[in-house]
Amino acid sequence: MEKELQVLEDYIAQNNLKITRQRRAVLNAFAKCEEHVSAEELYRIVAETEPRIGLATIYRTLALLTQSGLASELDFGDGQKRYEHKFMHSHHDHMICTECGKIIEFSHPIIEKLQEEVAKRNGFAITSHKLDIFGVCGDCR
Amino acid sequence: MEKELQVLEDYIAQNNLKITRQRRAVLNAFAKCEEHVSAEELYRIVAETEPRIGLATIYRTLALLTQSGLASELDFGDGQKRYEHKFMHSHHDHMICTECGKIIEFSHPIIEKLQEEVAKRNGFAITSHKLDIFGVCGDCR
DNA sequence: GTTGCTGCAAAGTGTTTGCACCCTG
DNA sequence: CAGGGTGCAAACACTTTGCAGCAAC
Repeated sequence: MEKELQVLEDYIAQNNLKITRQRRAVLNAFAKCEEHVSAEELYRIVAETEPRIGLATIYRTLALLTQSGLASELDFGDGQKRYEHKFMHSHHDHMICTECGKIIEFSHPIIEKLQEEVAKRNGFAITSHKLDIFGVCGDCR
Repeated sequence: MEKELQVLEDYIAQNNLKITRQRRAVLNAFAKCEEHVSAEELYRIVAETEPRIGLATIYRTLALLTQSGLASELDFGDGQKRYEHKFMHSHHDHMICTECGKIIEFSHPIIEKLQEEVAKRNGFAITSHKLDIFGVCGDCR
């Protein structure tokens, strides 16, 4: 968390931006909150300590976090974006339970390697990828 | 295309629904149009031969096609759903060029198998999955 | 004291829905 | 001729933006 604040402050310093109470509050909430938050969820959390904050500020700050490399956007196709920690949280993919919404993270180096192979075979340079598996988790079966 | 109309008519017959000029027009356009159409795109195509059609009808018919198993919904995270042929078009994944928007389809049985493995290891029963690779295609490099 | 930031409300975007009329079966 | 289908417009859900006042540097 100290490191994250540092990353954000560096980014802010390098771009002639300002550190504000609200930005700190959002970062704080984001840092300690569960993975895969939506803007709305984060808004409710931040509002507990910062009741006058507007939803727009959450969106703007999340954009900032994404640009600074602290967060990454996720889209599980349910009509709203979600955000997860990127800082010190290495790449992984997701298994989403369609019953209870639980999300299991996993990573599989061999799958990644095979993707690289397919891409190369097609003259395609990968910048990112996402693999989402939908199904029913152990608890819901 | 004849077969697709048949599938749709069967589905319609089994569900007390009706075949209309508009539905035929949408299916027609969908059948001959390129992969990964958005509702808006399909609307413009259908409107050429059926100028009085409403966008809502496109959405409703696409839902129908999805339910009947002729189409499947895609979401590349750009804020709009896309649809592709499902009938006689086996499963595959997508490589999306972020420069020109081109989409390369591929399928990789070993990747699929590995996914099954990870799922099983987590007590997770897969119903579907999607793997999207983003990057730059050969033409754009 | 500049210049960027905030809250608010309004505008946007893609999609869905309510309703009166129309058409298929 | 009954019940589903259509077009239209309004409603929706999520996100972005314009603006006047506010606060960081």
